[in-house]
Amino acid sequence: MTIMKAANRKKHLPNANSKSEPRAATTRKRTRIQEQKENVILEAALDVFSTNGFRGSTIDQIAERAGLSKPNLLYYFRTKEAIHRILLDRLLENWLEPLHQIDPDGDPLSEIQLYIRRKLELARDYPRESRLFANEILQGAPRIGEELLDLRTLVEEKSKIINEWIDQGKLAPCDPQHMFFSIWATTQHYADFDAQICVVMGNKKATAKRFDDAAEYLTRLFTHGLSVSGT
Amino acid sequence: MTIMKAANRKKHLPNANSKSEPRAATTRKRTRIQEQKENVILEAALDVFSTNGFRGSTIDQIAERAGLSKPNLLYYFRTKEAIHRILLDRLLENWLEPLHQIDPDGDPLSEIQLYIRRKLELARDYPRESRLFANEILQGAPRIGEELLDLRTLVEEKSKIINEWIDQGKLAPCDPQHMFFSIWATTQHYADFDAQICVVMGNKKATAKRFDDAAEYLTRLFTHGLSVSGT
DNA sequence: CACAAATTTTACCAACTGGTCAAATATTAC
DNA sequence: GTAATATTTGACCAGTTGGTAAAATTTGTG
Repeated sequence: MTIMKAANRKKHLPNANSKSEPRAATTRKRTRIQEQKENVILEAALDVFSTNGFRGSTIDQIAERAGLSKPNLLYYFRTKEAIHRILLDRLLENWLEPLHQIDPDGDPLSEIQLYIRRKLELARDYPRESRLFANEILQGAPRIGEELLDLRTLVEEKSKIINEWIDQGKLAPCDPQHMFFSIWATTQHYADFDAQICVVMGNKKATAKRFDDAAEYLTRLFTHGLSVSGT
Repeated sequence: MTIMKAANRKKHLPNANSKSEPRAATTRKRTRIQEQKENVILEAALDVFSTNGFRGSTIDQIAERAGLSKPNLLYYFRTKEAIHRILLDRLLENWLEPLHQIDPDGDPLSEIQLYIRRKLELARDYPRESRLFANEILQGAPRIGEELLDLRTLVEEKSKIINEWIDQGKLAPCDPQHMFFSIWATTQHYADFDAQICVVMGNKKATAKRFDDAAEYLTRLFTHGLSVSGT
């Protein structure tokens, strides 16, 4: 199933009905079948979109993987873009979650270590979502652009906390934005560049072990890299 | 023009003639026009491929940007894949260059700092190449797979150096592979996730300044993160 | 200039793609 | 069971896409 653990922080777009809603949802009540098939489709679409990108994916591919005919799929989602959009929306929510969880009252280094671990877990457990996101950003965020503004305000908010920690001498002075960039980059790299990593590591190590090693290495890197002791 | 500074380290594939060579190259001598137009096409293709991915790009788009008709473009390159392949080959060479330059006899931390700076410069000066590569890897490296093995042997070679430095107590103990991953991730991130970075940073800072800040932050992070002092 | 070779254009095609429509079938509520 | 509703299917379509063929044009060479 798709990741939907955290409570919705944001109401869905008000105009969602007109464009993103499946044709099937013209009635008030949602059928069991409806709910079920929609999930199957979104699952299949995540598979296909994450490995082929938006334009590289075809409705037929998604339909086939979902075990449906193309017109049948289009009965549940009006367009290819509608499916993509929903996936991006869901993913973004969960992607932001670890950032929300950074606690202003916690111990600075511990909070950052925890943040890294959480991001790494997302990359390990939801690599398709990570790649879907990477694909979208790589191509200039043509379909997610607006929603990304949430990220901006959130980063601003959390950057203030980091800066306070720095002012209190609890963290080495650094630009919080670049700190976040480096954490995102290093953690998501394990999902997004998996193909490269497999080549370099000879594909011999199990994924779990690889992520444990990564966690250890990154924890060390950021702990020593950001602690005041070395200033 | 495309980046072609370093001498060819590897001879091109022997079977390159049959598939990648332009139809125009049936004769021994290359015309001035041929050379010229091929470059124009590759330039245009880099633009298009790097922003739309392989499948998301059309020959028409490339032809239009190159100021040629589609059949005319196909006179120089037999297929869309041939163009893509050549771009990937060229890019990989230059991408590996900084890794080659790591000097076993240099000062460990300085060498790593230098490596980071070089990678960051590539990301700044050749973002399209970085995105082209990212696109390819993201989608499972379907068209570059084999060539990536060069990377593997090179990383193995340089990992030995890193391990020696660690054994000599000149560097904090860490897994060299993960170290390389983190350097690739953090530097290339600035090219690949530019769209996201622009949103978060409000697009206000000039690119040059952004990269200077990144260099400063990353140098600090890795210097303190990898120096023995903090073990 | 004249001839051959290289380049460019015009017209074209078969496969694919996103999406529609109406008819057929299955499900649900009464 | 039956009518209303929801789901599924098959046939279809217009636009796009990668690529071809041959004629027309340009360019280089003697």
